[in-house]
Amino acid sequence: MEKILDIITAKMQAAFEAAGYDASFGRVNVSNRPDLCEYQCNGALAAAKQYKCAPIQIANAVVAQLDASDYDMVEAVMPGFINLKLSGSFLEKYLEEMRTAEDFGVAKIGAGKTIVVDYGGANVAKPLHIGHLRPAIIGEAMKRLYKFLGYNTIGDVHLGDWGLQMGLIIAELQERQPDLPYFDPDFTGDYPAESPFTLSELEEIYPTASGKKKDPEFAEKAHTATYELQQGRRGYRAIWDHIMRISLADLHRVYDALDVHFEKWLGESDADPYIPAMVEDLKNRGLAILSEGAWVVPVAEETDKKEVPPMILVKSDGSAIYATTDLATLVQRTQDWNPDKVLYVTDKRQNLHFEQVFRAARKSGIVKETCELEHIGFGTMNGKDGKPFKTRDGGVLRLEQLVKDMTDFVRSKVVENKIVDESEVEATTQKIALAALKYGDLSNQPTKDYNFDLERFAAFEGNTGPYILYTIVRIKSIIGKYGEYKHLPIQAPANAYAKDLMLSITKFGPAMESALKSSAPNLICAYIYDLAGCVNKFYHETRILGEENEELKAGYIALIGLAKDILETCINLLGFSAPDKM
RNA sequence: GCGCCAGUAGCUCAGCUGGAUAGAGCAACUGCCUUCUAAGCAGUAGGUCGGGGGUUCGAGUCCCUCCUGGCGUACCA
Repeated sequence: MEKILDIITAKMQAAFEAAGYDASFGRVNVSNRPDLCEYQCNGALAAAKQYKCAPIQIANAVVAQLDASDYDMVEAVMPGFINLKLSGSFLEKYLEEMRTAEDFGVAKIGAGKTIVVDYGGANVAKPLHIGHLRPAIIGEAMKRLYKFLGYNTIGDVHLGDWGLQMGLIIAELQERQPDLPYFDPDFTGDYPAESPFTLSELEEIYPTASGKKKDPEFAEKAHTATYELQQGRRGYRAIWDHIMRISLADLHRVYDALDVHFEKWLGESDADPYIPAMVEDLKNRGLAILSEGAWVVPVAEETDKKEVPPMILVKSDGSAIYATTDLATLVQRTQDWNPDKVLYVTDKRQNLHFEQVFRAARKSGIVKETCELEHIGFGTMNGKDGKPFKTRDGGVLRLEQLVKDMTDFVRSKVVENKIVDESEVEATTQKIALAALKYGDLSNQPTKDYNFDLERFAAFEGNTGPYILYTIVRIKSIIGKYGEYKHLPIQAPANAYAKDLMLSITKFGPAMESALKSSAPNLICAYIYDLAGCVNKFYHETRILGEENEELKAGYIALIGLAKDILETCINLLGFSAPDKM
């Protein structure tokens, strides 16, 4: 559907032209003075300079050219603002069209395009920790948003499953259980189907091995093991398979609990086969050069304000580095999916790394020319005190533990509240906790650091996930008593609160679009907070079920029903859902 | 050193290509439940928008400069 701003801007531009001024001044904005008007045009102020006359003269002349029947109010105000209020019938028609259109008439700007969203950043053999929260939920929200706006979306977790960490585990395992067949080079039989270690053992093995990196003898073993694994040594590959199977099951479990789902579970190991040919090609074409013993791809550009170091392709010891893997992954993605865009969701500290990879990918033609590459670099999540998030003993908090802390906190409030039956406490708690966690994070600008404050996020008042859920639940409760509402047509606003609510509803599409364009899920949060506020005000001021005029009541139900459907669509994009009661 | 990001109410943050009186939430105080869930609504109080210059009819927003903090700056990811 065409956006309201575009509709009235077009009319305003025509009016400027009819009055003898340049159409470009006719841009209309949402009012910043809602007490005075709903929409405003400030073009007369800007035009005054060019036409050397008083802005109010221009504004008056333009207003005279507008079709007043579209509006409840059109006026030129000193020093030269043009203020507008939409007519109720216009809103009624517009909302009715939204209600009956697919996905509320949102513009499918991604139709026919494919986007790969690279998010999650999980490492095999290491439990997810607090640092994995943001990439998971921001990435998931962005992916859902892209999908909603028509893109074919492929979410890829891009596992860290191939580096030195694997060699470390193998080396450590060999020290502990040297008699296992995996370490016998002459073993030709089938390796055991059962893993020689459990998940919790694995989670202990890795940090232990990592701590021994300083021991040169052990480090040498680990490097050798890494190399031999990558060369395909049978026994090591079998161990790797065990690690993968055990880790993936656990990762699935934790991500599922967060309602985060990947279409692809590929990892660095899947990019590995593409590396030799890619490196060879870059060398042959002279794009990679030898510098200080390493093969690098120079990516500095003349317009750079800063010094951009070359992308390291092959280290001086001959091995690959993460830039190599990321570049090779682009080879794989282009070959398999031919994406129009690849979006990376990682910590902002990797800005320079991705800038280098993107430039190298462009320079070498690894991605097609029209393929857009974007990195959403999100800020750090700190503790309540603004310092890095640590457990009491100074360790890194597990993601699972964070979710559990939030869930426990919410559960106690749900129990205290007593609205839901005992049998529903757990399901309701899960939904509220997830909403609190995700909304608390996503309502911040992704690029900024923020402080995680469990109590603030789970607070049942203010700009929080639970507030949004509560708003939805209230509407559900009314509709539950009323009955079917999907067929009811929208009516013209019955009062000022209804009109504000309707105006907020019309901003749905534009809000989603700008959230996508600026890679800012926080704009979805800002939008639903506004919408929920409008719903609650309307709810407070209007007796809905008690309304005696059945026709009018049906109109109320249609309106709050539409609001509810939009709210639920939005929270689904953010990655959580509302219970029926709370 | 160079580069990027940030500095707005006591706290956490909005502020959309410059526009009217800088907005929310929390915390504080005050009202509103015999009516659809008070996890709500309404109100009071709280600001030299880090400092200083400049451009403009008009600057939180653009330019310059300084201060403070975070991060990055070729073989970790």
